[in-house]
Parts: sequence; C-alpha cells; structure tokens
Amino acid sequence: MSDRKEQILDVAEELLQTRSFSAFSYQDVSDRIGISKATIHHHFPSKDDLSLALVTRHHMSLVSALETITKEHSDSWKQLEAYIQLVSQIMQSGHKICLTGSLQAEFATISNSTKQELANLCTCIHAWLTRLLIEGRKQQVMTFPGNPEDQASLIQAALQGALQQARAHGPKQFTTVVRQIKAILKTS
Amino acid sequence: MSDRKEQILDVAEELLQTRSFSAFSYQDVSDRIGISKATIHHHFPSKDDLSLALVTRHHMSLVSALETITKEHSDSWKQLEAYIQLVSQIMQSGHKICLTGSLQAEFATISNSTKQELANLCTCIHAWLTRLLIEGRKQQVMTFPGNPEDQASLIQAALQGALQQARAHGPKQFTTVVRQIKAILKTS
DNA sequence: GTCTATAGTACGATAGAC
DNA sequence: GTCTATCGTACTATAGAC
Repeated sequence: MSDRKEQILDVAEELLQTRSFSAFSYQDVSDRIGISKATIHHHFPSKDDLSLALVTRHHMSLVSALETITKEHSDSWKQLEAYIQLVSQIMQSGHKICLTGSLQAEFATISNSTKQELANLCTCIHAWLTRLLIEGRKQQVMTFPGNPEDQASLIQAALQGALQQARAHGPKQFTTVVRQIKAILKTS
Repeated sequence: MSDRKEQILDVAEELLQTRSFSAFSYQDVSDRIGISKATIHHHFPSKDDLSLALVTRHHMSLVSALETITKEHSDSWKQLEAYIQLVSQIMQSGHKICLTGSLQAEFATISNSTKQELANLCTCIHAWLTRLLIEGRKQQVMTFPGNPEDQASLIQAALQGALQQARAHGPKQFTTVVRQIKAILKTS
C-alpha cells in the first residue's frame, strides 16, 4: 500500500479510536495531514471503503503483533502480559479505546462488509486468547473455571469495557481490571 | 417531567443505544414520534441538553431499579441474577448496548456536564456491585480474589464489553461472558 | 495523485405565527 | 406547545483542471 494511503489510515484510525466513526469527517483527516478532502476520496472513495480498509489493516497488523508475541515468549504468562501491554498502550496514547469497541458501538451504521471484517477480527483475537489459555492450563500456570473459549470471551470483553470505563474514571480503572483478570487466572 | 419530554427521551435513548449519539439526529427523533424538529428543540434546545437529560434520567431510573432489586432479594446471588437480567434485556431489545458504553465510546464529543453525569452514573453502578460482592463474600456464597471494588470493576467492564461483542458474534457471546462471571464467583 | 470548486444533502438551531 | 420556514454550517461525494 502507498505511503499516502497508510498515512490516511493512520490518521483515520486515530480519529476512530478517539472520536468514533460517525464523529470524524474527511475534513478532519485532510486537515491533519495537510491535503485536500478530494485526495482522501481518491484513495478511499466512500467512507464505507475507509472503514473497511481500517478494519482490514488493523486485522493484519494485529495478526502480525500476536505472532510476534507468540514467537518471543514461550511462557503463557509472558504472552498475556505482552498482550495486555498492547491493549494498555491504546489507552495511554490519548485515552483511545480499541477499534473493535468503537465500531461495535456504531454497528448499526457501518456497511455489511465492514461488519463481516470486524467479526473476523474479533474472532482472530478470541482464537489467540483461547490458544494462550489452553497452553497456560496445560502448563499448569493458569487456572480458571469452564472452558478456555469462555474465559477468553470474558477477558476480551473485560479489556474492551475497561478501556471505555477508563474514560470516565481514569486509567486506574483499566489497571484495576487487568489486575483482577490476572488474580483470577492465578488463584481460581 | 411532561409526557412529551419523556417520550422524546424514550426515543432518543433507544437511538443512542442502537446507533450512537453522533449517528442520530433531531430529525430521527421527530420522525419516529411524528412531531417537528422544532418541538424537540423546544424541550431540549441543544443536543448537549438532550445528552445530559438522557444520562440524568437513566441514572435516576437505574437507582430506582437497583433499589427494587435490593429490596426484593436478600440473597446476593438472586440480586446478581436480577442485575444481569436487567443488562441482558438491553441486548434482547434490539441489539442495544448499554448507555454508558455508548457515550464513553464518544466521550471526546460530549459536553463536560454530560461527562460528569456519566461518571456519576458509572460510579453508582460500581458502588452497587461492590456492595453486592461485599455481602456475597460476607455470606460466604461468593468468592473472588482481591477486593470487592476490583471485582466489581471487572464485572462492570465485562458486561459492557460483552454487550458490544454480541453485535459481532451474536447473543451467545453475552451469555458466555455471564456464565464465566458466575463460574468465577462460584469456584475461585 | 492532487488540487479547487461545487453539487446535493443533512445537520443543529432559531424566528415567528398560531 | 407545536408548527412551517429558514439560516448557516458541515457533511459525503463528484467533476474537471493540472
């Protein structure tokens, strides 16, 4: 993908995670880059195209990041810590929330293809967390009730919600939820 | 409050929880009720007024609902079940998400007074859940690591996130998270 | 690939009649 | 309290020159 396209997606992603999809415009993007609205439309004709590209790129980027984590840490706890660090950085860089939460909140207003890609992205995260929990349980370093899929769903939902709660109650709210997730995996 | 005002808030709340605050307009509200835009503006001059009224009314309504639960059930588990039922109904009535999640997702775009009221509302829910968990632990029917405040934060974040995840993965995703929350309180 | 200019629409909000 | 009409602005999107 061209540098310009990447640059547009960078800015659009930032706006999506700070202001929401409906609440940012082509004008916002063009202003921040210093190009015209028409140029954005040249690269992404409609806002539906833009949303789809945002989800698709984020999906690929995340797959890459998760693969890196899996390769760099054989220990399940280290992997979880690294993932949490990834999510934590979302909040730390300007009170952002995760892309999935932002778009799910406006699910009724996005195109069908974007909905489908968003679902794929969520499935991807869930599968990775599930695999991590299966490993952690197998290595007997993580304990939790029920099956790994369900525990993965809980962690995924909790981290997403915690990023949003942090906007109303500050970053401490997020670290609190993280601490509790870890405590459960240690003691339950 | 007048019936008309309540009616407007009913419709606006529905739209907020299905489409998000930026993605619904005075026109949407007036169309659904069958009155003019100007009438909406008469009752709520600006959209900031509307958002503030939405949060304030929701806060009061929730306080009332939580008090009812507390009065009707002395058992902590019954109280939790009743609260979860309350949240579950949000999803069941048209794939809605909770009001707090919807507005937190657009936190950067709402007025300061609405932000403050939203924070108060979140604090209220958190306090009620905390009290429930303190009771549950005291009665030795619920177990969890750490302190009740943290566990309340986890549950609050997880339920909020689960409502959103349900949009991408269906209602089963929400019930899964609920089941896991319960399992943790039973076994951990 | 980028621009200026603009179409066409929708938005929040207000004025003034009834 | 509700209406019609309208203002001024912002939006998505396109046309056409360079």
